[in-house]
Amino acid sequence: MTREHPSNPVVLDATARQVLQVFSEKSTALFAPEAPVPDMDNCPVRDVLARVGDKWSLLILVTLSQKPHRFSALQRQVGDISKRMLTQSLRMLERDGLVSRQVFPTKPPSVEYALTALGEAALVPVAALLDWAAGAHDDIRAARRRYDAEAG
Amino acid sequence: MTREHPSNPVVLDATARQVLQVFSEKSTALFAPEAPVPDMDNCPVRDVLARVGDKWSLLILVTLSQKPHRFSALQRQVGDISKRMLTQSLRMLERDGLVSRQVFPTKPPSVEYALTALGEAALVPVAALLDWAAGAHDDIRAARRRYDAEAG
DNA sequence: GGGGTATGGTCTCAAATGTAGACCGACTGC
DNA sequence: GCAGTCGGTCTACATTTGAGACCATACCCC
Repeated sequence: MTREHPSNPVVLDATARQVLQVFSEKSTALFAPEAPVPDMDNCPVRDVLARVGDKWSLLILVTLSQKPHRFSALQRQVGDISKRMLTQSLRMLERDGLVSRQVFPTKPPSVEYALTALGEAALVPVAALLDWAAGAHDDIRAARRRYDAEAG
Repeated sequence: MTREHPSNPVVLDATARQVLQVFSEKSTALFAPEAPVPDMDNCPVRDVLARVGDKWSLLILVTLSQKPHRFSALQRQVGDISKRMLTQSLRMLERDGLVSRQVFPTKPPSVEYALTALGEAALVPVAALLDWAAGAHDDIRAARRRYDAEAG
């Protein structure tokens, strides 16, 4: 049974491979897979995933990267987020120190949300990710068509 | 009530700011916020978020970055994922061409999952993100303590 | 033949999570 | 007074997730 994987045609350049290599070594530690009681609650990977892995958080962060927004402007901009989730996501982002919340005691009180320094810093790797996403989008859609074609 | 935003003490270096700047310009287009019918289904940002934003997908990708895994090995490694979600996530990753699935007709059939070239490429920005996460983890936890302290 | 192991899943049901939208109090403009 | 804005909260309903039973196959041991 000669088994060959689709055998990576090596798309990555040397730098990329090195990044991955270093990362792979680190990730072993980050996951702590052999710890008797894997410290799930304190694992940075899990932790950031809980934030980034939230459908809305990233979208909010990206929106705020353009300029500070008020609550309802934010909702309009993101588009299909419900007030409930927007409130909830903003609270978590604020709690994590990625977003700041400032209330102006105007007649109908207005609230402005903005990125903190930490939030801006977070956007750097996020930007890289989305940048890759934009580039890989065609490949992904092609893969989907292929997959769907041979197994509808 | 003089409240001031935590007024970004400028943590980002010039390069980072530039990346963000370029990204911010792009993101406007990516979101297509003013399109009459924002093309949600075709938006690369949304699209990648649907995958990356899946709690398990990233964890699986990272695990596979170490070496190919079989189904049950993958489950053991990730830890607290149910078979159901593991199956589901793997199917999507396979469909998107990030992961390959190979069946060996052994006595109890075994199935091996591995990263494709596209999957490896995806890990480069992901690695950067998790790398940042590891570094920022302390700041985030500090922010949380602060937040929880002043509003329990 | 029984009992145990292991394989990669699928299926079902309950619990958790997300969504839509009504509602709120304070205020503005008409 | 009537309607609208603002930043939410609350409730009822829909979708998603998780835990675990179950399956067919085949090995091992006795």
